[in-house]
Amino acid sequence: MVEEIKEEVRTEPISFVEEIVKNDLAEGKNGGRMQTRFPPEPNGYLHIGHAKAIAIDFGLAQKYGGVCNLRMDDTNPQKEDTEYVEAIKRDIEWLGFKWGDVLYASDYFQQLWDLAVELIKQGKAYVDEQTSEQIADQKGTPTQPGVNSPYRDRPVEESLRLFEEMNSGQMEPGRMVLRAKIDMANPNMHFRDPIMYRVLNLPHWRTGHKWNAYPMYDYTHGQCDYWEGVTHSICTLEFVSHRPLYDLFVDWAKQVGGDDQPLDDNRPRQIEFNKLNLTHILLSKRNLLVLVKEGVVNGWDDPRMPTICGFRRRGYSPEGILSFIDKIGYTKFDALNQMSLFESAVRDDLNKRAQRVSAVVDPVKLIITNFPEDKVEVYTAVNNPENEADGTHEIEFSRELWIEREDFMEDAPAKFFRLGPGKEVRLKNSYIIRCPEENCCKKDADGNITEIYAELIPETKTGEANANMKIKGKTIHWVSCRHCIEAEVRNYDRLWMVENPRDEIAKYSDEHGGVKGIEAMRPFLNPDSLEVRKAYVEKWLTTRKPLDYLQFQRIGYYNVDPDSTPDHLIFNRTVGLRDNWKK
RNA sequence: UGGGGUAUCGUCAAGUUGGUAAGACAUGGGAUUUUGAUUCCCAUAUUCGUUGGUUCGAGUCCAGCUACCCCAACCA
Repeated sequence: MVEEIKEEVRTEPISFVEEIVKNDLAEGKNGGRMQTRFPPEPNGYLHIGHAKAIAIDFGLAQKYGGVCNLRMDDTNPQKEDTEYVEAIKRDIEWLGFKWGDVLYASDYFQQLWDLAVELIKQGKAYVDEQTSEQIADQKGTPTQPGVNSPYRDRPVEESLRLFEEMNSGQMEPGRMVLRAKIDMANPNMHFRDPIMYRVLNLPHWRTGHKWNAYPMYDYTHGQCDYWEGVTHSICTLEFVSHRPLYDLFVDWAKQVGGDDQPLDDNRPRQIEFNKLNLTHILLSKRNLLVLVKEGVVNGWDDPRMPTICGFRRRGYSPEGILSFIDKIGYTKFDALNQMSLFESAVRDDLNKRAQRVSAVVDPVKLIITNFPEDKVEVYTAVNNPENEADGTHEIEFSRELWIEREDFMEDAPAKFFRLGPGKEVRLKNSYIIRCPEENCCKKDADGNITEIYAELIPETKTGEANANMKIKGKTIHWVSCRHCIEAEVRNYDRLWMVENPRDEIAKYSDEHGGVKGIEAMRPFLNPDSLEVRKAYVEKWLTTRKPLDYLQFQRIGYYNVDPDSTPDHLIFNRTVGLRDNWKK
């Protein structure tokens, strides 16, 4: 009987965003060109949410032969600083992406200004002198139409003069704004005469004192995309309602530029996807700042922070992070992804690249009673069974060893396959050993075990006569007391005890008279998110470099902290190993 | 008393001319294992927010309803 072999060619599903790009290309839009941009505002550090945007902005450009530029969205000098630009670049590079050019929204300030002047001349924009409060009042509400500003129909010449004045440096901030004349009754709030320019009177870190009036995001983004040749302007869902305005401003820019056919071609197309959400983490920049300022964490790159630099220091690999992002996909569904999926993606990648070592995190002494006191044996340990090319290193064995306290139990449950009276285990890379039935350990006055005794069974090492001896016990790890070194181990746990800290904090704030900041956060913070402990590790670890990926066998994935030195080793727990031995 | 967006397993997510519910994580069971890791098997939605309708046949079409998210910053 020959089974009919059905060769099902299942193509990898692609996201709706990619679908759009693919179709546009197939239809020959934009002359068959494809271009994206990643547009961070340089006012803080990138976080895992940005990584999702980076992955699609750069990823799609790469896949479809386009270019992705890095464009700093620097239209608000109040909040931005050059120090963030370098950090942003470093993070993108670390994730493994390359940009075409580094561009700045501020590069377009003159063009934006000229366009605004032209729009005023065409009666499409006017200078409003109302206060911020007045403008807010007459804007209406989502259910009530707004009313026109008394300045809406002022003479063009007047607006032109005032617009110049706004930029003179002589006008106090907030005094006037330039508004687009659209429709104060439009159900889309963004169409109710949006503000195009405001007076800030602040020097800009790139343009210095040249400008005093600065363009708003909505008046900037689309035109920059258009002038730059961006074909697909990918962003997150909260910008959906901005899209009609984005399109309108691009139309106007096209017309003023002489292309008065607002065609569905040769123009950027905004596409919105769902932003990343993960259980037990918080991504709002404002709240992250509170954590740093209040000293809840030790800076932006604290391994508990969801920033890219925090993740890097934590030991998550770029490949693991990107694999996770690929798994959750890009949709329009407001998803809350489970941390377990992220951890599984990270473990999967780390399993391939982490160097296996022995580290005893909660040590208790084990004495091999039938091994001579002055004798030392040296074994070869495989660095990574998943990748032979990673080679081997040497480890020393002697009479006194450190093993994990939890690997010994006097009164153990039936399924405990480790050390105890009369029990046998394999010492990783070494002998099978056996504890005596009687007097297998020594205790102090409080009943704490201070020493465990066992004897090795001869000829049980790899390749020796009894190597294949069947025992009930598992294999445990160890380090030689005389040869190991002390290290600092930082075990990180989730910062937040609740699945959705953002919602919980908001709820708590509402229920407690609107308390803000750290007070609203504290009830949900995990007091044990960092456990620092002393551990005994094998000597080979002094040869490892900062950020190297490690696996403490049977414990978890760790990496070398940037502050680690051979004299003072510091390891961060990235994520524990999966543990199916639940109590 | 507005506009826009979204609803498929515990969590994500495929499902593109309507043809009889992919996959991943999680979970449970088993095999292999000098990491109770890895790897490998097996199980896991008579059902697609809800109610009706069209149809021989609907997650896919139509109508109503419900829930959640975004928009009233001179932030991006």
